[in-house]
Amino acid sequence: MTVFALVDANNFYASCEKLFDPRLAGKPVVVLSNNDGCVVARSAEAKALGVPMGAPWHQLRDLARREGIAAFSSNYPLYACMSNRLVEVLGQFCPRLEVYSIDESFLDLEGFALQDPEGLTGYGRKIRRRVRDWLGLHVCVGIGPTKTLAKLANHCAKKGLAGADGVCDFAVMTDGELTSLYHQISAGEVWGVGRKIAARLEDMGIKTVRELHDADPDTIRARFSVVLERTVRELRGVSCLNLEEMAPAKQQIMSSRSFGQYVYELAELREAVGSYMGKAAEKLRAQHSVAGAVQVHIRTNPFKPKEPQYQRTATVPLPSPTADTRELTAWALRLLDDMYKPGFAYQKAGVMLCELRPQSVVQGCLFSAPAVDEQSEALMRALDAINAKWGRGTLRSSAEGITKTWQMRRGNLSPAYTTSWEDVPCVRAI
DNA sequence: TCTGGGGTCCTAGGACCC
DNA sequence: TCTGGGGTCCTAGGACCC
Repeated sequence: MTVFALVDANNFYASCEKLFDPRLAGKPVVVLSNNDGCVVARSAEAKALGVPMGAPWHQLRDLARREGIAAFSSNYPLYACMSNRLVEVLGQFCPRLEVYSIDESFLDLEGFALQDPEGLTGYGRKIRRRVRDWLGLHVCVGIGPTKTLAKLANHCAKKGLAGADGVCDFAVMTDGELTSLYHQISAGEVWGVGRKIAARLEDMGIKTVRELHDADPDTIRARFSVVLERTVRELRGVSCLNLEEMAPAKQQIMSSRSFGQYVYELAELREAVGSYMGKAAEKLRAQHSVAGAVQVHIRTNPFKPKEPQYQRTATVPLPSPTADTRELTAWALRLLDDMYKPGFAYQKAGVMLCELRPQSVVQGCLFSAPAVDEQSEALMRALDAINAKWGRGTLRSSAEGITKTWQMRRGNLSPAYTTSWEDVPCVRAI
């Protein structure tokens, strides 16, 4: 019998911001998306004020002033560092662990019931306590026989359903208790059921988790897909989704950003595309892959339908796959030059590396130089090593430019408390 | 003034093959 | 009344997740 736990940090980004600034205790805090665009995380106090997830920040300015909401630009180095610490702590409780997102991990707890006199529920409480004591973060733990049920249990733990206090263990609940619990939760809360599918299910008379649980898997497969069929089976306790301890190599790598201000000139777009490619290529090499195709996209602001609109996406297959920033950048800029049209206010650009494959199994090309270019590989290794030691962008391609007027806005960035010596918090006796 | 970024998987439909 | 059957590959689009 499989047993999974899902451990999920509460209000993760907002909690990270609060951790290192005691003045924020008890205050509403929100974290904004790139470019300070919209709200991506809210503290409990901000949620209580009714700040919706995903709301454009400029629409909330008045409320924020009135209520004293503190807003932060996304500080990913800080969140990533805290995330790594969280995973480290969780790893002490369970070696079989899947890092599902920056603030969520699945644990395979099969065979762990004897680790605590109170069984897995007690083990879950122990996990919560240690994360709180060691990191200052609050997590909820959901336990169930499948990943989908562990996710659902985690939802119950967060909402305090079924008397849960941060830990919700479906395994210790009776069928009757589960049935009445499932009756209270709408189907849209289930992992894998988004807005569209929830609406279609409702048309079929399926509104609650209970009703989805009771639905006929074959009918669900016929009307939706094999994915939703698996969800139904998982709700019934049949484990269809395995723990993925090793993250599989990415099949595509994207890097794109909205600009801090509109961009009109080709020269500036070239800098942006060059920079994004620098970042994407670095990620590509980090997973020891090469790319077989390059895609570039540019667009104006779709939220301004009255302004002239233009958007293009173009892809080029490469003669031979590569991970060399110079080569990838050259192809990307060629695409950009072809699709650029003057006279538009560009708002966003991006690059995507596709047809990724392991560096070790590259197919040579009959007509060009050998696929493995040792000079290029050595150069890229040196580039990555220098940037790893001295910081990203220390050594970069000249295509990235110097001034970067198009860079995103980050008006209220908190210090890199845990990743930069200059920003380490100081405690002073008064 | 102002609206994120980065992924995955599945399906449908068309082209083409024997 | 009755228009073959079975496959692959590719692309676009849609849905989901955090």
